Amino acid sequence: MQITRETDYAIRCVLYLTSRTDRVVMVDEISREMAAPKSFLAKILQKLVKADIARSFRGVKGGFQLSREPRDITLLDVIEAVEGSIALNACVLDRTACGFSSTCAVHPIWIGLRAEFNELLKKHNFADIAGTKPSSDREP
Amino acid sequence: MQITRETDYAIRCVLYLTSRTDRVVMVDEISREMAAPKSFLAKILQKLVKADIARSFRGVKGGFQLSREPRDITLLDVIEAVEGSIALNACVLDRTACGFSSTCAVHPIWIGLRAEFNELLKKHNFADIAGTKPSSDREP
DNA sequence: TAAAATAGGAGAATATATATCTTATTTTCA
DNA sequence: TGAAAATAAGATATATATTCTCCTATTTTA
Repeated sequence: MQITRETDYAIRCVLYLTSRTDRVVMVDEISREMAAPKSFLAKILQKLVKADIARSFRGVKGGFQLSREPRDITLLDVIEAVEGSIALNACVLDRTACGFSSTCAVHPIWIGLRAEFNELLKKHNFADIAGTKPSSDREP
Repeated sequence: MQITRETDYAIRCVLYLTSRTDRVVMVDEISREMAAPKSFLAKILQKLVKADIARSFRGVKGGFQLSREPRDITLLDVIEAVEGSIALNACVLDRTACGFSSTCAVHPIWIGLRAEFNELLKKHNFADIAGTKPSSDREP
């Protein structure tokens, strides 16, 4: 029921790139700034590239850069780039995952929840997130 | 990003008990009907008892029964009974989980999403779910 | 008091998440 | 043109969490 640490790194990574759109940034720098293991982050960045969220440049002076406007990158985009399509229950993405699904009363609920949840995630883009003031929320 | 199989069993288990509120049901029967391993299910039922979703009776003629009206048991109740408080990111439940949270622009988003998501789950109670017609949805 | 059920702890087996390492490829620039 | 600096990609190791089983204790019925 949680995003993985990989996804968390990916989000912070996109957040960092959002703050550095003026130039190309090396994995090493993101790794340092976002406290994420370099080679793991490199893998994650490859997924972001495949999802057309970032673009990469090889060789000396290489690195990464967002390939879209922060405003056009949503939380859902980044989560799906890393984890693939998301759903609360495997049967939503693959009916063969559960022999019951054709008669299961919960199945349609999962379908509906997935749609609603995806909508929630789509509402948050990285321009907005980067503009958010550091939290003054107190709980927990 | 998914509920665990344990949670899935728990939900199907409550769904089965919802259809048999007139009597006490043995683990063996639920296990058979819901295709869940018996001893695993026994553990899950203990969690449901602790959460005051089911009550148990020991000894010959023992078994389980819902301890509340199906209408008063929500999806959120069952998920939390099994998984504990849920949140998309560990930092929402435990700020020490991430050194960044006090300055992190994503943190408040997680907090908000958690609240919205919990609301979605609260909307579904087991009287409604049990009343749902078997899905005629076609995807996937 | 024997049989049938749940309670609870410990632990084994399996799967997934989290990294790391190595080699290949690309690009820059002296 | 070749050395250095960067990403790309595959293989593999390590850690953690999930899933499931087993054993013993306790409770209840007849």
